[in-house]
Amino acid sequence: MVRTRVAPSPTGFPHLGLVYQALFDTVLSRAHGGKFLLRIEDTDRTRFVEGAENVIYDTLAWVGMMPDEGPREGGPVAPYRQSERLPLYQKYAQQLIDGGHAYRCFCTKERLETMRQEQEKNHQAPRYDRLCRALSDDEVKKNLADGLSYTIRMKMPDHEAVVVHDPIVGAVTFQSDELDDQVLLKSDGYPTYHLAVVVDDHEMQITHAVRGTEWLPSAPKHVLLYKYFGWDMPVYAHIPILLNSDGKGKLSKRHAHTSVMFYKENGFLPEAVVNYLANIVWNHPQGIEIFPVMDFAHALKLDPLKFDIKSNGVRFDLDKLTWMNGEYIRMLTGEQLLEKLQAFYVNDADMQKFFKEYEAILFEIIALAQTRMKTLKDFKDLVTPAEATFTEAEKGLAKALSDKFEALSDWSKESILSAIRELISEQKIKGAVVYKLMTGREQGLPLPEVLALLKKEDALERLHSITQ
RNA sequence: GGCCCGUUCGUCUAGUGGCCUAGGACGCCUGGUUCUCAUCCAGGAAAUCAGGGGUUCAAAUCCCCUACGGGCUACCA
Repeated sequence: MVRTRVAPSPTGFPHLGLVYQALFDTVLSRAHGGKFLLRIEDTDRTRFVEGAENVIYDTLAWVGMMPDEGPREGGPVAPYRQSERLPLYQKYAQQLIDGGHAYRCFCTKERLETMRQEQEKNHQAPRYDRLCRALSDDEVKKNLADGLSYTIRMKMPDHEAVVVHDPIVGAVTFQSDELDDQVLLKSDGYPTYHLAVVVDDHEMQITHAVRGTEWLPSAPKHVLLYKYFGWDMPVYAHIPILLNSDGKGKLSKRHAHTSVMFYKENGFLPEAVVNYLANIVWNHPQGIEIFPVMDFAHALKLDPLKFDIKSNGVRFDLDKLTWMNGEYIRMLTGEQLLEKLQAFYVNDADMQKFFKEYEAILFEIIALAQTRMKTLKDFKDLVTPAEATFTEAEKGLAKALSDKFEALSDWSKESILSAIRELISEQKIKGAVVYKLMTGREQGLPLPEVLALLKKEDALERLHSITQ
């Protein structure tokens, strides 16, 4: 049974990376009839943001990646918030101490800080000097009796080669001598990521854990912990980091398009966002770029284990995503597009009024707009006139066009088009000018089609408003 | 500084020793269709495959070195 998990921290910011990771998890679990869980990693109380869990759920709901088990859904391995699992981590930390793989450290933050500064000054690798590792049982007992605050640190072995097996980069060997005596349990009783992830992935029977490559350097610590606990280690897949579009650093908050909300608010379709994410790390065997999300399962082979995706960071190219979004919009049926537009503009009073007023011709309008939209947000500009000022010459043209429209015996696409053509050739103007007269914009939905859908009086009224 | 991972058009990439005078996609440019703008169609510019050494009849592809980029190096995840 495949069990995957996404484990965000509730820090209030719905990062695109959450969707990116959940993509792997959901595809993997769905392809193998497994389960996808949400675990809230709220062990850093200084960064905790109230309500952030709701934002995480909103984000997952938007991209259609709701968990099978999680804090809201419940499940057989509850609770799903780490803050509610504290006794578990404490128990296992004690187990490590008893097994000789961890120890209590009574060093103050001040001592650690000055030590680190000293090391940096001497160009040494900053790391704990293992002072408390040498404490005798009696000394530990005395410190505990004195009520000294402590952390529990992992006892790194000497001269041991630790191999991390990753389905993307293969086997990576680390030397244990390079590893710091990592803090596993903080002085506030909360675990650090390293203890929590190992305990929870085991307790929750996770089979495949996907995380960013920024975790690869700490993976050997996790390998050792699994070994010390005597547990089978899940597959840890380290996926390439999303880089800023300038290639400098991880996709960060500084860039507006890091937030999932940016895409939702700017009229992107979640399917396109997800497709784009899959596409930048993987190439479809058929060479296509637009593909259903489940095709991505072909990249994640379990037997033999090999994630056939790229291994180094990718720049996030908003231009290409925008193009892809346009492609997705064009694939929609009229009904689907209308539904999405109405949902997108649900809080826009002007647009709600528009939908109501033109209800009878909405499908025709949408069909005309569909090839002209890259995002749902583009729709409003296409169907809403813009403010414009007109020159005397343009006012004259408005009068001329108005006269031509008046003279038409029938009000059809064909007759309107011929009237516009006549005006263009007689006045030697560009078609864009006619668009400006009618909509205030120099481009837009095809005029003969749109005007034919409306009443002749509406068109004349518009032109008269210009000439006055 | 140390340890990991990586390096093909501006960007995402194809490429697993000969089919590569390096293919595709986005973006950009030109033309066609046309009432505008898009869509669609046709075409174009754009990578001496990071650099240097090997190995080989043959290297973008294998090996080594260098450079560069990214990640990590917290009682943050």
